[in-house]
Amino acid sequence: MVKAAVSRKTLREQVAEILRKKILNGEIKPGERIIEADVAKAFQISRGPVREALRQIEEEGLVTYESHKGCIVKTMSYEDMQEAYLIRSTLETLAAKMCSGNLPSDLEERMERNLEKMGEAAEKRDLYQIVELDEEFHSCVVMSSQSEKLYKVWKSLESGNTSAYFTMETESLVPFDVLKANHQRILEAFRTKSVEEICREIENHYMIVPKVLFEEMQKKKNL
Amino acid sequence: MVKAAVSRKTLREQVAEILRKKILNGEIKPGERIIEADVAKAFQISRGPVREALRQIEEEGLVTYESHKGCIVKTMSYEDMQEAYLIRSTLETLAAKMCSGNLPSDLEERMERNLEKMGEAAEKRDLYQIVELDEEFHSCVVMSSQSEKLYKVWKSLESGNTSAYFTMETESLVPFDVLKANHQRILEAFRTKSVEEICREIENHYMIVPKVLFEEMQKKKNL
DNA sequence: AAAAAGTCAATTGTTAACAATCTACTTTCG
DNA sequence: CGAAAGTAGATTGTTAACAATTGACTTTTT
Repeated sequence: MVKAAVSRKTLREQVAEILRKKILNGEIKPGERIIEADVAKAFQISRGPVREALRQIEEEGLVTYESHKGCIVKTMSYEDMQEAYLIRSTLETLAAKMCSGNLPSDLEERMERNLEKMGEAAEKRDLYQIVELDEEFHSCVVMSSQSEKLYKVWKSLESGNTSAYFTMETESLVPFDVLKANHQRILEAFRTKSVEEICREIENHYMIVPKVLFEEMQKKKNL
Repeated sequence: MVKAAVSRKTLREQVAEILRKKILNGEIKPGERIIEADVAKAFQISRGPVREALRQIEEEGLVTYESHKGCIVKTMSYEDMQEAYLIRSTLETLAAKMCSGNLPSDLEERMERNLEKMGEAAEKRDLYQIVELDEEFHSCVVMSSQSEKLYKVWKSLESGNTSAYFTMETESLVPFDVLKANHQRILEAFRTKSVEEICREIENHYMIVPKVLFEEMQKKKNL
């Protein structure tokens, strides 16, 4: 059979990538079931690669398999999010310490551009983009450490459905302005302040975001 | 075909478990190649489950796949180990903070017994057991947080071949007495001291171990 | 009518064959 | 003799069929 000349990646990788995106994106909702055969049919491939892809994103923490029962997208509670944020906060402050507050210039530029894009996305109310930009910004913070390991660990937590929680469980809009202002303060701290100051900003950020989000949830409930 | 009546677990799980053990154990050495067909033949099963198992322990960080090339056991440098230890140290101190230094009594008992066993294993010079006990002790520290997420993150790093490094790369004996004495200090801190004191003990531990290990390596080289 | 047992469809778990790709070796050509 | 090109074997990537397990539905039994 003739294969598309473009695909350098293996089917497993492609499927994993797409499914991951769909879950983080919210197209496939938490609690929803994913059936191997259906996915295989949709992509016009066999079940093998689909199975492997699902198994991979299971390890990443996005879905769970129960033996002989199948595969469902993980749900995440408010408490789960707080827990994840506490760990992320710790890892990101560790990154700041590891680089002694010296942000590589390429990362600084990326963060700068990121903030601009965040402004644009906020105007358009493009929720998906916001989530992506948020992830990019924080990944820059982590990568300041230059540690592959730290990045991998951090990332494994990120996939733990934090973004999906934003977009799905609450369906409430992320308070863009708070987000952007916080990020700005973090970048500024990296530029001009001490390591301790940077850490304080990061910790502060991860205290405020869930709090604001909680308020949003309450507001929504009282409608 | 008639299957062994014992196995409640899926083949993938069984194979993953065995291979993981063999790698951490040192039976399969870092840098060594693992060929799906060989493993399948050895277990008298087809390549499918073997493949899935390998893919899983790849995600865990024990091996790497290169597309169409195959699967090799990850190697770890001294610097890698230091990096891993720094992160582990941070995560374990976070655990101590999360439980405010209040160690659940079942964990305290496990740690107590762990120390006893460590003494026995040290006498027998049972390297493999030492590695296992070391892992158990630290997992108790992490679990004091009662956080599934934290445990999972920590564990993902643990599998990153730290133990294998102990047993394989250096092939030098872990300084048992230092290890046990350190663990004892940590447990003691949990029992009687403040959170800050516990954190200090943990951090201290993760400073000393690589240092001592480095000295062992030097000694070995100069033989 | 309620509980137990049995059937059936759906879905995951496993297998074995086939296709694509890589590595190393051999051959060819300058 | 050395470099480029081709070839063969080994190994991973993919497929499609088959087996085992589960859960819901139906039937039987009391």
